[in-house]
Amino acid sequence: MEIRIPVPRDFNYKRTALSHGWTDLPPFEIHPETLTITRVLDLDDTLPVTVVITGTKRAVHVEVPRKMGKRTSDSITRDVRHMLRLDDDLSEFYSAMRAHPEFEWIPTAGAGRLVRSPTLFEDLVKTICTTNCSWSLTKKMVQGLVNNLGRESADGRRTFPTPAAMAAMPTSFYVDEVRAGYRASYLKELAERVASGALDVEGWLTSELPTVELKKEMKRVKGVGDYAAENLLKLVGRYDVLALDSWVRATFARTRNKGRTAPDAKIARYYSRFNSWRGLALWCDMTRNWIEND
DNA sequence: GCGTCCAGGTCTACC
DNA sequence: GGTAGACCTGGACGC
Repeated sequence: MEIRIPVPRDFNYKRTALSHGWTDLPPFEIHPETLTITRVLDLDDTLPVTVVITGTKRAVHVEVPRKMGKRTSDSITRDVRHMLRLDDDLSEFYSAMRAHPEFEWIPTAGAGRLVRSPTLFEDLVKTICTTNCSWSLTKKMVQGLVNNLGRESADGRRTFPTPAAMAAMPTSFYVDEVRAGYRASYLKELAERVASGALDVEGWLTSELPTVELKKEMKRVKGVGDYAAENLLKLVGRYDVLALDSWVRATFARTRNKGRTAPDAKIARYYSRFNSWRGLALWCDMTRNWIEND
């Protein structure tokens, strides 16, 4: 069966699907040419389901392999809306970008929706797995988690593991199977805290704390430093942070600083004119060339 | 084949 | 509050 989800007028499926590396990490898969996103979704009280997502200017289409009841169908719709940021109101952001000729392309292209996972727990684990390593190692670690601990859907693909599934494994599993190295104890501790209810990471999505305070709370998780916390803040819809990492610094140097390394303060100054939207303006600016002719 | 460097950083000890 | 050094892994690179 197919679920059709209407999208905002400024939505760009291609820009969203390729907004950052997340769709390249399991249990997401993205087809390099058609940009079809395949994703395994965990359903509470039934077998996980593999959905295939495509998009146009008017709607997102979700192909589901079997007939679903209304409750399940609603759950899938909710997850897809969440992942593709369909409920994000970017009108203020686009208005701010139109005031700067070099950034006008952003509202024109409909850029700025950063793909996220169905749960912030998944985003948090994946973010820890991106730190201090190559992208290929990040993929290897995430693949290890999904292959070993994910629930299987009918087509053999697997979900991202739940906190409980991860908490049940010993630290040695994260060292030997996931190849997480020094991150192993961080992942184990995080899963235990979330599974026990001691830490409510999903609550960060709707937290009313000021960004500075929320960032402090995020950094209480072992393995989460400035970059990781600020990356997560973007995924909960807060863009008054930059999330500078080595790739952003190198890209800024190449595209905005004549090839010379720029101090973080200079990068911050450059985007400060965008105030509460500076993090999103930076990310769109750095990734503009990921897509041509959109 | 081997050693070194470093990648989508963070933690701890120390000042 | 700021900083140096350690930390897992694995691919790229130079020799």
